Amino acid sequence: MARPKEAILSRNLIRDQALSIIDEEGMDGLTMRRLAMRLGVQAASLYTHFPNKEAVLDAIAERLAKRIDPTGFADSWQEGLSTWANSYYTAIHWHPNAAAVFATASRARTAALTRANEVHAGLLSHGWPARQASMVAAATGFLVLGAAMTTSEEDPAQTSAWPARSVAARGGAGSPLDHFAETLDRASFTMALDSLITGLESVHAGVSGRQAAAKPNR
Amino acid sequence: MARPKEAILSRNLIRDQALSIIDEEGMDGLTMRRLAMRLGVQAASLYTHFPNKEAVLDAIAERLAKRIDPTGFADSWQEGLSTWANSYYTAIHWHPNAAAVFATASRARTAALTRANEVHAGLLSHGWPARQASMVAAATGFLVLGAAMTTSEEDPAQTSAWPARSVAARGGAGSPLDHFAETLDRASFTMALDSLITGLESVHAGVSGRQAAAKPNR
DNA sequence: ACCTGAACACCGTTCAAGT
DNA sequence: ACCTGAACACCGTTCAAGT
Repeated sequence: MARPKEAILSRNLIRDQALSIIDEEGMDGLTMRRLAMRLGVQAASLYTHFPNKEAVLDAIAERLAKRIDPTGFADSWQEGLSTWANSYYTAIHWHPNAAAVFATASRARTAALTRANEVHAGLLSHGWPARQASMVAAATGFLVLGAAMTTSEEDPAQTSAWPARSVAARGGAGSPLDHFAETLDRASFTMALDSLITGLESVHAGVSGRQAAAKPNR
Repeated sequence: MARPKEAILSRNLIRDQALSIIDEEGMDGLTMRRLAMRLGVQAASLYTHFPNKEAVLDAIAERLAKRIDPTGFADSWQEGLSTWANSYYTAIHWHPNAAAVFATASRARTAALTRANEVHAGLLSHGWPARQASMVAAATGFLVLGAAMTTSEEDPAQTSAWPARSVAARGGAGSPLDHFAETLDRASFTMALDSLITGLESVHAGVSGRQAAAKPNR
């Protein structure tokens, strides 16, 4: 029995198991051999579904990026940017050990993952010139990525247990069990994002003037 | 001749050669065996000077951190923060392939590397409360790290040649040979940092009030 | 103390072979 | 098409042995 009637592997199965390993054992814990063993299969079998290990990481990054929300630009660019950044941060931060996946990602892939195009369009619609819009999106992305990466460096034992706690179990307001570092990180990120947006309002005022006639500013 | 009269290896020699490899071939190019070969030595010899590979990366991070300047807080916290962030960014960005060293670094090590203590003290001296000072330092650090990491993902061939160009050869104003992406990244970082500081001024005004009596604010 | 040579326990990936 | 078993070319690290 070299193979059952139906395929026992699939891209999604492999990708999810790989993410579980990263959550539980960190980035170093993910090897093709262990991934295969967890799936009850030989390492070579994985190469039927993925060309190489990096492609597995690509798939994980793609999945995490699904939670990013670039659609908040209806009312104001401030709200759109805030929604985007927070969803981006949360998406990565939910799997702290996987943050390095984004760090290793190519520039092109990162751009796609962050939904940079939608964000850019959202900024344009509120009077940001094209070049400045790119810079604003990049600047916000820097902040999110740096925050998510720094936060991911905690006690490995704690970190691995982190994703196990479900959203429902924790309650929206955050449980008192969260360590101090976690709340400080979140608070620092929130403060940084709020301050960045406040500061960008000055830039926006100085740069969107020419378009004020065609499209009323606020 | 199992060994010459004097030791041919030293911690500094190993560390510098390791950084050269990272600059030229990227993080994956650094293996203990290749590092040893470049030094004309067997891999096992390296373990006389470093307990393991991670310790070599520690030494590299420590060296890069030497260029970080946390001493600009004499006149204002804005200038101090700006000096710190820019020197921090430049230190990492000069060795783009080594940026991942900081991403992998433990939280404790990162804190030490960024000279967080000096920065924290500088913020305190200008009226920031302790907790807010931590958040400001963390927020700025997020931005620097995210910017440095994102910038590091370029065409590998270009990137490897990058550190070879000396500061003097490029001129202070930046040469026209810099690719567009590079200038956009720098500009985005500068915009982000300026905006962040501008936004933080509002926070500072709202939070340093109680200390205004004891220490005149501006 | 410092370096060598050989080994151990791993890696990612390939490939002929089976179904 | 999908999976196996064995192999190839690597890793980081250890350790007895030499000087």
